[in-house]
Amino acid sequence: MGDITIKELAQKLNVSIATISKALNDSHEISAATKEKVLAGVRKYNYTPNPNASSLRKKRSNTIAIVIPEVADSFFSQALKGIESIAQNLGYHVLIYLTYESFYKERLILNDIKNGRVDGVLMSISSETSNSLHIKALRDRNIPIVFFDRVMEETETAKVVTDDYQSSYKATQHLLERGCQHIAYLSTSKHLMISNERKDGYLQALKEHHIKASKHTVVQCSNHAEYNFTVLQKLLQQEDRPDGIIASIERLTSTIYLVCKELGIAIPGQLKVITFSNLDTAPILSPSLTTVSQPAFEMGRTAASILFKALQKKKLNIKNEKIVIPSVLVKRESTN
Amino acid sequence: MGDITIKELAQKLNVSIATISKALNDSHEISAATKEKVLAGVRKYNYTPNPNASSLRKKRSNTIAIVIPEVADSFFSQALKGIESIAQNLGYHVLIYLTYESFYKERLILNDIKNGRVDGVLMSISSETSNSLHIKALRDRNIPIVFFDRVMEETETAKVVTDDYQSSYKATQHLLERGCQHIAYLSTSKHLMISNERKDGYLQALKEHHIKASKHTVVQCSNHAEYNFTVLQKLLQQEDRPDGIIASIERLTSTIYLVCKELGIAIPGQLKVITFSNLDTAPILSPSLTTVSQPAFEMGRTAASILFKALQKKKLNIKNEKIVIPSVLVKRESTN
DNA sequence: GTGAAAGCGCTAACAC
DNA sequence: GTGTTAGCGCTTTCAC
Repeated sequence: MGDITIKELAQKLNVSIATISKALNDSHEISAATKEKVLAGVRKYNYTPNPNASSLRKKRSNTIAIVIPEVADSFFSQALKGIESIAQNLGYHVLIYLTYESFYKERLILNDIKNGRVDGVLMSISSETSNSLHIKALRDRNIPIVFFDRVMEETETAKVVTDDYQSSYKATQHLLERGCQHIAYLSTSKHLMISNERKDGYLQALKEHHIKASKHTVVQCSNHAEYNFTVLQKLLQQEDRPDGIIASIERLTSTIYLVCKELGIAIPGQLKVITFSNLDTAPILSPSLTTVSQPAFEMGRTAASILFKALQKKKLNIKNEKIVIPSVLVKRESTN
Repeated sequence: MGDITIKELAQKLNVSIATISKALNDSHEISAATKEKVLAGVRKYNYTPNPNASSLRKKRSNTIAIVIPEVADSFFSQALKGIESIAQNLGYHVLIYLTYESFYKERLILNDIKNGRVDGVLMSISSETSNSLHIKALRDRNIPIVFFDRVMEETETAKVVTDDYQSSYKATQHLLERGCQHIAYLSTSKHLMISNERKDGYLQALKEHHIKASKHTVVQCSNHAEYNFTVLQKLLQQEDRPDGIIASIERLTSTIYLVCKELGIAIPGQLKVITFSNLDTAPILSPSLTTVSQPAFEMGRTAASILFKALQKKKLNIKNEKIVIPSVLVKRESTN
């Protein structure tokens, strides 16, 4: 048994294909009786319209793409959930693409979806991305894009972010209040807005507390666990080692804990730790972890809502605005 | 600037649309010179074929669907990564659908992709799913499906699983060797093969060690954290409470740890814990967690490979076989 | 080796 | 309120 087409269904029901099409799109030109008849036929013969034909003709695919660096990460998997739940409600389909933090892949992906495959894009840029030509190419094709978390500042569209500067400032302040004198900030990308905002919040708090510049320590980490392990080993082995750490990404948590274990550094006794993280195991870590928890699901939902609203209004120029959903500093044992 | 079509490109290059189509599909009927010319034009005018038109005509979409219960879960997010990485290499697109453990949603989703939207499906069934009519409907449309982890036993196709029975047996044995006398098994779904396999492995190990039936404790948990919390509270408050726990799903880990904290039960002193889990925070939990680690990424990769191989051969009847990729028991402090 | 033309399954404009 | 028909952008015979 293959697919039944609109033509075959029309023959069986003794109506024209136009009538079926209109009935299914709930056109008001069709009588209630006919609609009922068509619907019954659809059920009986198990008819589903071919989306390729429909998309080709309508010039809309009812599909969006979500382009993110990674998915095995609590922030992105939760955000994805927020997006998918809304898409499912509205009858949209979701294509997922992972960039693995590669600008090259990101470019290939956007190029691959620029022609009719999707109606819109939700995106969090890779840590390598610093130029937006590939994004412009999408918008030139009238494909709206909404950023979440890692945004492209220069692109004029909606950006759903959290209060990175503020929450990093507060996190730093929390460590200072706990008596830290030498706080290190672990960064990853130099390009990413969020990374820089977090760094700036950190630096601002230090300045306000008159921490001298020699105790401003920004450590550049990478995407490779082994490399990061070595870097942190070095950091925590030095004479003048930090007594507090703010990690700008979740993935660093394990590395920090493991290095401390290896070097016999007690958390929080000798080192207090805060991570930007959505790990739901944070409360049961050893010690439980103080986190800056980002509203991942909510950010996903919000970004998706904005995009879908624009798509449904065919208003493809999305207002250039920043929607800020605050993060929460959850204090736990690692900063006691 | 809108999309450039094959027709427009043909005019600019002074060739027919057929020539362009053939050149792009690398047909041998086209001369090298013409191919070069077409490719140059494609680059110059930034032409991308419209996938809807192409799919409609070719009757293949170069797209697969992945249908899973959940994504904010280390097993599924890692499996998704395995799948996506292969798909990206082969030029396939990946639609993601979450069932949220609902059979109803699962049915709607499969119904929605049965007509030309996808060439194949990778799936892990919901915990509610016990009948396979919706899956049969897909296969009647010649859409191949490969299961991974949570398989539909009765459907004749490839199934990529881990050695659930064996690994649960080993986990139980490990607890017995550690001196546990009363081991509880935390189950979720009654329908899921994996759940029953794991339960059977557990029971078999108990039998072989002549543990009397009153110490065989299978606890039915749910998808709701609050409910599970109550159930575990009750379990661990009873006079004759277990001294070992095997949790069949990752999500229960936090609940177990939190209940123990609340009740003042020491892990591993008073209760030893093993979870089927891929948490990469397992080593840094308090105490670090003994896990049955499933080869999630590998399972995703394998399932995807089988599906793509079938698609490329147009051999849509996939051999009914079970590919078993073993899990690993990683011993840590929680069972010391 | 290249081009003309039919047609994939649908929607929308227009006719009745 | 329903039907006829053109055509979305591509691929694939089939001529030449």
